[in-house]
Amino acid sequence: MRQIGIHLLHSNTEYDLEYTYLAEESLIQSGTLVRGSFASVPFGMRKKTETGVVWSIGEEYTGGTTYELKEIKSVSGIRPPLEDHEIKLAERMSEMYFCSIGECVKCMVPPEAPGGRSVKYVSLPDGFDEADGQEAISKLRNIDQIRIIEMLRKGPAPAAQLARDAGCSLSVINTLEKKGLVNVYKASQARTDPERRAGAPALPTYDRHELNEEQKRAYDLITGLIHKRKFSECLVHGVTGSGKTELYMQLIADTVENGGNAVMLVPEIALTPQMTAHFTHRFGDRVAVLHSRMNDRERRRQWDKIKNGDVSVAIGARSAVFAPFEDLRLIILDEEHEPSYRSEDRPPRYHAAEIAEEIGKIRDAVIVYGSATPRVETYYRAAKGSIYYVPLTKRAGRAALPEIVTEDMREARINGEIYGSGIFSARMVRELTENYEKGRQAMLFVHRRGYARRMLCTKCGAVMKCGGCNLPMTYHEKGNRLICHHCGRTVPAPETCPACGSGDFDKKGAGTQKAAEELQKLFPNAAVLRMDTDTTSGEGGHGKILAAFASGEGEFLVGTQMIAKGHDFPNVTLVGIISADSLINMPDYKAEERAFELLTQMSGRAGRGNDAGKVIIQAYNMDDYAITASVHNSYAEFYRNEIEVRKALSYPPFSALCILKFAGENDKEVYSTAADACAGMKKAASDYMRSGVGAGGGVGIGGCCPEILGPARSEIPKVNNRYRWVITLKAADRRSLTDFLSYWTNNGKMLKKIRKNASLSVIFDGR
DNA sequence: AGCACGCCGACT
DNA sequence: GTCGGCGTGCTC
Repeated sequence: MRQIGIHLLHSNTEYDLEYTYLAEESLIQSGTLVRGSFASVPFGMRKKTETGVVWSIGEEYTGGTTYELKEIKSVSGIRPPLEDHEIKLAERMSEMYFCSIGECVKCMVPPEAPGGRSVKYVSLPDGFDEADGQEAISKLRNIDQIRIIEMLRKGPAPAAQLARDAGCSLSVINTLEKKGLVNVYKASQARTDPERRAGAPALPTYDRHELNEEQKRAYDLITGLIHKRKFSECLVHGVTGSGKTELYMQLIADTVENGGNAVMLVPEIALTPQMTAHFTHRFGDRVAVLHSRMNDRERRRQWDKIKNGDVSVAIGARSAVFAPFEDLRLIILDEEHEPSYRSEDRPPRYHAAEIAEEIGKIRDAVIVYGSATPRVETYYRAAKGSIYYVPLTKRAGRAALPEIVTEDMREARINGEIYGSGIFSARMVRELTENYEKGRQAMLFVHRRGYARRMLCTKCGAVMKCGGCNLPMTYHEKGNRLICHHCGRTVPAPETCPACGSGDFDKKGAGTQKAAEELQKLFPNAAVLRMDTDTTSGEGGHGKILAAFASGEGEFLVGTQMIAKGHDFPNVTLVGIISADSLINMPDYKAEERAFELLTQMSGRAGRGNDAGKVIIQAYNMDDYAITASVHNSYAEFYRNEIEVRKALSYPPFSALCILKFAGENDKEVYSTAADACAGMKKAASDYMRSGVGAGGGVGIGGCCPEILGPARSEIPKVNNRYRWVITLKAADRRSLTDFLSYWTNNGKMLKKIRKNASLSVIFDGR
């Protein structure tokens, strides 16, 4: 018996232990059990069966442990052992995201297909070793039986496959079972497609679009990088309609033709049947599709196709970055700025772009990031020259750029040119009417429902910000106060605007419902569709509304962020943004970035057909750079401004952040848990520096110890009856954050205590 | 998640 | 003295 170290797949940071189990020597000798193998083990007093991954193979067991070690139940058929590069990735992830090995390995394990056919499995009996094997073989007459026993030494296998590979019938296995030389049991294991295994069919021929000069240059550069078989990264910065998709297709085709594998990541929302059809048309049955809306059985099937080498390409959302290809050479992240690339709900709370980068480093693959509005972090790396930069500026189609006009709500107010409760300016109403009378459709963007109230000066457009964080504060009627949801600072609401001295403030924000109502009043005979989280229950909900509107149903669509993405709307010639301020005045350092992205996106919605469209942006913060840059349709202009702000305030990419989110049903309890954690962290910070564990000496940026902000009420303080508080850590880099966190948690003891009173999730931002 | 262990209050 | 409730901690 040998000692082996196992990480359980259900382990979390508090119990990130390598449990010691025992395994038959022969399993190790035969190579069945190696580092990265999966095993079913008894765990807990009920001896429940858990799945774990073998992380280390130790010495011969001679006893002498304080407790009795248990033996593994069997080698798990959940998937073949992890490859070395997968082991490396899991280790790296657990450092980067402050989570357990088990949580990371789980990302690389396909779902067990429930309801999927359970397959007859064959294994050697427990405790069957080398000597037993020799003895059994010497007694057997039948060569097929001997062959089966030999093959089983490599581990359990499905009966059908075993018989096929041995070139005999299933009755041979039945005989062996009767003799008690093998165990037969049922297990769910996806099968491998025999006809696909036989040999990869030739790539279907497809109509390659001619690349233009610019695309050709991009193609040559990136294929050159891929052929070098070295890690590199490239940002493809392409305006809408610049033919990014065609470029991706040809890069993938080149990779596949040279015998490599490629992964194409798309945002959740872009994974439509049209998109996948596009891919299957080009790559035939050499492509695996990994939908988020797939059942486990189908997902398992796709996973097996990749693992077996039946396909060369995978397309999918976030988690497809873990596609188990044998010879991965290219990962593409389309629309790399999309927030759906970040996993939020369960650990590891990773970003697919970071995972892709690590995979690229480990496997010498090329990573391509594509976007019309890349993340500031990505563009910064390109500007520094750390990654390649490929601009695509030429529009392939004839689609004309829409005319973008701004409406200064300060002036409109002064001149009395506002309609009704002040949601629409007179100008907006005029344009809407004109467009409506032409029989065209219009889209109106309103901020999401329940949006926290800002204190906005209607005379100069200034919003009241926190002196410490430079982020907008939330107005609370109770006590007439302003609260910063970043650092927790609270101040009395000012009587007059510190910028212009005026006393006129707007403390409300209009939601979608209000806007839809007023629009209906203006156009009593028109059909006004509304889309927000209220009107769209379930997944099918918003798809249906969007599809209906795209096909010409309804004259107006009022909605939140959701309406900016996805569909083409051929009959939409007017897009109205009710309040660009509500985008900009979010207490988040990424607010400007998101505002610019959204305004750009919305502009792309207007005039897709033959007529050039029009975009009207209403705002008080007229001179805000996200607005002016989107009017000029200039990413560079936006970036120049934004990077200065990031630098001045030490936000990523000039720092790394860690956000600890606390949630629970009892507000007081959640607060005190967060406050205790915060106090503990501050104490740990001073010990940390005194002890010299983190050399460097200072607090915050440049020092070794993170700056600790909070606890502050979360921007949305209560979600399904759970109160939320946050602590924010800021340091020079990610490493300083994770090192400090490990020090603070004191082997998980601190986390155990916290999780008793509140749930805690930890999210990182910045490198 | 689930179970044992241990501390404390209530009841025979 | 003993039973049982529940808070706390562990599962190789």
